[in-house]
Amino acid sequence: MSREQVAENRQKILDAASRLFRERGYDAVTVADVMKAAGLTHGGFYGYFRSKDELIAQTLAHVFAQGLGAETDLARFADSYLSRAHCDNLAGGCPTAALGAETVRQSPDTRAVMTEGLRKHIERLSRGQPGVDAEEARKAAIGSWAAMVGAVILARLVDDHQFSDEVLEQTRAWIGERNEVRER
Amino acid sequence: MSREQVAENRQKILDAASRLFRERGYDAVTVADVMKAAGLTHGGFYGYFRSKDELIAQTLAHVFAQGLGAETDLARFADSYLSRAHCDNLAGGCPTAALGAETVRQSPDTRAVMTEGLRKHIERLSRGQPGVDAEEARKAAIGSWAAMVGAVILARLVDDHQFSDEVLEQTRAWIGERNEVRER
DNA sequence: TGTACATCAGTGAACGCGCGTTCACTGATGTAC
DNA sequence: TGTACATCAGTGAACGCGCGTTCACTGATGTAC
Repeated sequence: MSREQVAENRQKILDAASRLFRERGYDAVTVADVMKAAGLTHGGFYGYFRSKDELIAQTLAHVFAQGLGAETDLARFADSYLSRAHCDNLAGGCPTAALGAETVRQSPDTRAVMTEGLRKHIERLSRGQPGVDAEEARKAAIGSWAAMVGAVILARLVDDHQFSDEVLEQTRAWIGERNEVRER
Repeated sequence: MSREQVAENRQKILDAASRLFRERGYDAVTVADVMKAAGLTHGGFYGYFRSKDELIAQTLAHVFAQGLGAETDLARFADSYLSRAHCDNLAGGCPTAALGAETVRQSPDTRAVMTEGLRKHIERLSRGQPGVDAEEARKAAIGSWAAMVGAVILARLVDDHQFSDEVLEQTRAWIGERNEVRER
């Protein structure tokens, strides 16, 4: 059991946790579920983390560190974010859409990680708008991002596929037109 | 113990549940918590509901039946929705912002109630835009609503008050300007 | 009007179960001689 | 090169606890005579 294998197992635990938490929420996932998905037994968990709370915070940090893909252009990012593929991919999709609402009730550490993730993301989206002044770009980044997160949450909870598609498509169109206005 | 008192206790249970679920989420609230908040003991619960799942579905229906206030004008609704007061009022605020993301993982009945609530709400917001044609109004209703829900979720999870205010204010401005464009 | 009984909303002890966490142990590896 | 020992990641039984749910019981009310 080398040092590298330990580090590798740690990554396996974080990968498994990041998928399970996004898919089922923090409360519905047990420590044993995570360890089993990582190919280990539950007893070993506390050799890696002090508590389930710590796992939650570190898992979020792990997901944010990986990033949501390399797309930086706001318009193109919105198109892929508001796709059916992303909407259907709860476990592998955006952690904010999957877990943001539950994060209000989590530990200060967890909220701090999410806040930092959001801050970085807004900054990146602000830069992803060629030829727009900084103040306007930040407003558009925040407004567009709020609409994206909200739309994916709504499209996911809806039990009618057609209505779900409409929410995604209309929001995509609405954001696109909103941000095009400046360019005319 | 008259028939009216039973109906009254039922309302008390639903009122208590609606606040607790919004505040803590579905999983973290126990049947005993709800009954205690309603002034009863946990054993009596199953005289009112078949299961916790049924309580969840009926509580959501109860909240949607009460409505989110009488405001029908989209612009004014957005202003009050994106206020600090609403953001700070988790337990008494919008059920979609508080519970929407968790609802994907709930029973078919619960999702159906939320879907119906969303449908009605979109229709109401579509009508709340004087002098805009129907297709355009629906698009603005969906896009604006997605942005509102997303913004309140983001503003709530952020642990920095200033950043939280910025999210609310910028989203308010962004939605307002977006929808004003048509009127020029 | 007064008494006996049926009804049934609400009580609280108890159930099986699964959770987060602990801990004595195992067994493969690295080190010392 | 071979043997004895220390290390420590991982195991799985066990812990206390609180959950959703059940159930025998209570006691206030409405009805029958």
